[in-house]
This record gives sequence, structure tokens and C-alpha cells, in this order.
Amino acid sequence: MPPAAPYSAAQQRVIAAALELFAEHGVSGTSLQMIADAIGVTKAAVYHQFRTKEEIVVAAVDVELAQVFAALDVAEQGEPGPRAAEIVLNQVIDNAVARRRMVSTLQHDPVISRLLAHQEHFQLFMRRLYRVLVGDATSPEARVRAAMIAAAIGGAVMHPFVADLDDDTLRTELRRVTRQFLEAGD
Amino acid sequence: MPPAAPYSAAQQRVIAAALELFAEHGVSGTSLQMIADAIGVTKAAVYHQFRTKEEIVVAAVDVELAQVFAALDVAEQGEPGPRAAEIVLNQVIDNAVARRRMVSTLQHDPVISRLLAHQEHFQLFMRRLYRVLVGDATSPEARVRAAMIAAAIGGAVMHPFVADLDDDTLRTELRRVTRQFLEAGD
DNA sequence: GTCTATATGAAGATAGAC
DNA sequence: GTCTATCTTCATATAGAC
Repeated sequence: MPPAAPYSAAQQRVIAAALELFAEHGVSGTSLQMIADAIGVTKAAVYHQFRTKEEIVVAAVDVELAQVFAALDVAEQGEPGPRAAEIVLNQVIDNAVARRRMVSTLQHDPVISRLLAHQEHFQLFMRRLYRVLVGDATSPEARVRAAMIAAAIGGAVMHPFVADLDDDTLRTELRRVTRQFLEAGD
Repeated sequence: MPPAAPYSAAQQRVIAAALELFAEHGVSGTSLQMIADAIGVTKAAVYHQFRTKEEIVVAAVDVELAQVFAALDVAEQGEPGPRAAEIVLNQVIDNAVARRRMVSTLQHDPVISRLLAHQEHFQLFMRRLYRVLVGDATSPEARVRAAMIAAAIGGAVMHPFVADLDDDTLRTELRRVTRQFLEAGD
């Protein structure tokens, strides 16, 4: 996974503001002026922290993915076994709930998708997640099942149907229903 | 539902090109120059068909939603009953598969989301879909279940795990796994 | 680390000819 | 219905002072 990049305090302010704006307007819909305004500085100050807008996008994705990888690492500290899958999935769910405003952007923003498609770390994450979801199966049904569960968790956290559920409730129910979904295929 | 707007042939060319580009780059990442280039005309020609970029977005969403509403209407031609839910869901699945490159954009693009949030027709569609998925239940579990199924269908069709499945296979397996998911909660 | 000022290009949009 | 030409605004990005 990417080493915890030593972002300065000023850089972290840019990243945090950028993530909020990316989640609301998308990457292409977010200008450096908007980021600068959100922090309360000028564009030039932002450009002093990152040389290009692309670098901001990379840093923002980097920070978000670091949390996902950290969660997966923790989950795999335990002994491998039948309960490992549930632990990993719960980590994914917890992370999706905690970062629910960002998850949809990470999964669906065209700019970020292109970025992630070329990141080895992310491809590895997807393969690990796939294995957790359906093991070694490669049948169309297994792949559709994996795609649906992955999309369901990522997509549900931002869904209007659950917009006013608090994190605790959302997390609890997501875990419950995901377990039901997984058992439905056995 | 919106009346089938009488878009001219030239307007339909703009809409078709715009939809492709929106799906690939997002609405904010698509310029009128890109749309004009895709059709092989100049920006001014595009502006002769639609007065603003926003009008193009509205028309594109209009065209896509018309298909969804038509499918729902067909599904509700039959007698209301226990099998109605499955018919509606199958129509939603068929439509999602047929338009798989567009579904993610419709669901997740920030510009389009804002547009849809203010459209009565779309809100009605969501309520109808919710009823099909969980009936009158309003518990957190029911809402999470509905959100997950809705997100799963819409999100799975664009998922890398199923990118190389043909439409027939994807549709068949989506129907199968969705049925399993629905039965898992009973 | 932040500012003012500025360069350069591309965006959305319009006027008027063909 | 399409073009050339143009306007204005905003985008990314840089130079140099404090």
C-alpha cells in the first residue's frame, strides 16, 4: 500500500477541502478557485502546495485509499479462516459508512476511476475483495454476485433511502443485510 | 412521465453524442466543443439546437428516463399482484443492462443527481421502486435493503467484475441473484 | 506560506453570413 | 442547419514580492 505520505498541515487542509468539494461537485466540477475559497486562501497559495490539480486529485485518492488498505491489513492480522471473510467485509462496510460522502466519488467519478484503473495497489485491493466475496469462482453468477455486493455496499451508503440514518444504525443494518445476501447464495 | 419530446434529427444527434461523452467524462468533464467534435460540426451548430449546455443535459436525462418510465408502465399493464414486483424489477434490470454505460452516470453524476432530485417524475419513480422492493416497510433494515438492491443493480452493470459479460448473460444472472437477494430477507 | 498580478487557453455563449 | 468570428468569463498555471 502507499506509504503514509508526509503531507504538511497546509497540504492536508487542501486535501480535506478538495475531498469535500469532489464529493459534492465531482473532480471536473471542482476548480482550484473553489478549493482556495473553501480554505480561505488564494489560488496561488494552493499552487504552492501542489504543482497541478492532478496532484491534488492523486493526493486525495491516496489519503482515502490509505484508510481502506489499513482496514484490510488489520482484518488480515487475524488467523486466516472461514471468519476472515466476514471480518474483511465488516472492515469494508465500516470504512464505507465512515467515509460515506466520499465513497461514491471514489467509485464513480470518471477522473478518479481512470486514476484507480492504473494503480496496482487498487487492482490488488479489488482482487482481494473479489476473493473474499466469491472465493475462486469465476462463473458469470459468481461475478455478478460479487459485483452486486461490492456495488451494493458502496452505493447504498450514499443512497437517498438511507440518507437520514445515523452511522451506527447504517453500519449495523448494512452488516446484517450483507450477511443475508452472502448466505442467499450458498 | 415526460411526453416523448419531439426532438429533431439534429437534436437527437446532439443528445446521443452527449450521452456517450457524459458516460465517459461526466457532465462537467464534457464541453460543448467535445460534443460538436463528436458529431463533426462546430459549437455554433450545437448552440442552434440547444440554447445552453444545461438544456442538453436535461434533454439527455429526459431521453434516458423516458425509457425507464416506459418500462415501468409496461410492467404495470398486467394485473397487480404478487408477481407484479418481479415484473417491475425485471424491467428495471433489463433497462439497466441495455443502457449499462449510461446508468452509472444517471445515478452518480453530481450535475444529473441535482437535476433529478428536483424532478417530480423521478421522485415518483423512486417511490414506486421503493414500494416494489420493500412494500410499506420503513424500518432501517427495510431501507438499507432497498438501497442495497437499487444500488446493486445500477452499480453492478458497470462493475469491472462483469465488464466482459454479454448482455444476455448479465441480464440472466442479475435476475437470478436479485431474486436470491429478495428471498434472503423473507 | 501567502499574497498581487498576470499569462494563456478553453469554456459557455452570441451575431450574422451562407 | 451550419459556418466564421467574436465576446466574456473562468480555468489552469506562473512570476515575484512580503
